[in-house]
Amino acid sequence: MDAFFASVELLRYPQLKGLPVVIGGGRRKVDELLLRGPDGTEERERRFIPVEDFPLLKDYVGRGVITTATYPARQFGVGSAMGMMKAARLCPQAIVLPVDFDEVRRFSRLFKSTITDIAPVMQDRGVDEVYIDFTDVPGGQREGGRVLARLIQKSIFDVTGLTCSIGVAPNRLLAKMASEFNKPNGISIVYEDDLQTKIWPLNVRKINGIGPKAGEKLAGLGIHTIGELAAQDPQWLIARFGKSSGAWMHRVAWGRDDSPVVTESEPVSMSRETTFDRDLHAVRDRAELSAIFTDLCERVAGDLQRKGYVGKTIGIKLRYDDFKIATRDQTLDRYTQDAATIRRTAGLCLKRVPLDRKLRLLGVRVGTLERVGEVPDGPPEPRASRVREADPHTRPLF
DNA sequence: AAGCAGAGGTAAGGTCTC
DNA sequence: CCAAGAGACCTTACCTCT
Repeated sequence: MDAFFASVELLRYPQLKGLPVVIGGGRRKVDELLLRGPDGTEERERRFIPVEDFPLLKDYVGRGVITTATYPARQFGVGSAMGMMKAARLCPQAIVLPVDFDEVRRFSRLFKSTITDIAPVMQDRGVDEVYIDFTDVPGGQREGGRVLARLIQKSIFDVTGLTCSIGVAPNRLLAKMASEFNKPNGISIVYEDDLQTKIWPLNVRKINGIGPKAGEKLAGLGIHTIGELAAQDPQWLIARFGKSSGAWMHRVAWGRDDSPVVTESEPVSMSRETTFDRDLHAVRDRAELSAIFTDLCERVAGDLQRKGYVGKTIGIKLRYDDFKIATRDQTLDRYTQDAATIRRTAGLCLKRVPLDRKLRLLGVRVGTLERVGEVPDGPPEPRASRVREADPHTRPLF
């Protein structure tokens, strides 16, 4: 029996269809707006802030990127992860809405619970995307999975009012690519035999895992389509991309993927980071940086406590004004979720990083996590760390 | 005593994803 | 001049222990 996998991607904010809108800037709450139904017929509409009352991209000031954009806005070349200022040049008349994370999470949970009610073997892939294993779902094999996909799609729409695209294929890799074929509200089935006709003509960048860097490198080698990638000698790829990546590339180009749908996983790290309104200097803006730094530590600690985790590797991340990134971390002898401990350790990390350039971002991370209550004891005799102890006479920088 | 192999941990940087 | 935030995973290097 074939295994079928589906990759589902939610289209958010369909209610804004028709208007060029970008989501991304600002912090203002707009729950009511995001809740408006497709027809705007519900009574709570009276409380809605009309979309038209929000600022236009041309009037937007400040940093940040677009989280997502409606299709009318995308017509102008605006898209996810694009800088707001650049987007403003492309589509100044677009309306800017802030992200409402609470509301996004609410819909995300609704979306996922609807799916697991029908097909319990589901893997999280972020707020708006999942993999589903159709194999053991009754009716999951009918018409190559199309029947079940249709049921899931309809249920999601009934419950959330949101559309989604679904791809069904013999494995996760192909299912993910299939889901791109019929956006934003379609179903596409890809069979084993469709590899050459439907997959090989696509650009290598369509492969989940080949990003800008690998795409550029492949292009430089004259490889643009997945078919061209499939035609390469695996050893030739391994020589250029490493043992793991090279072999992987050849495998996926042939549509081969045996990765399972993973229904449960433990977090590996938790972090908080923030980009400042303006670049800050370690010395000149010491007080401001210190406050931000402490706040980040407290927020990570809060996340750990709320979710019931402790961690033992404390790290920092800096992005300089030239966009270069530096990270430092230090592993403690004992697990912690305490803000002060995190703050102290992160402060030590900070001393090991160059601070001559201005900074645009600061981040704090806690890794090597364990669930509270399942924490191994610390070593009876703490081993000597490679990291030099801080000079007690040196005042902390932040 | 010195050297080596392998496992596992730590650290830093990088890539990719949504 | 412009380029978020959070997280996973990979590579490389180095260290320690056996």
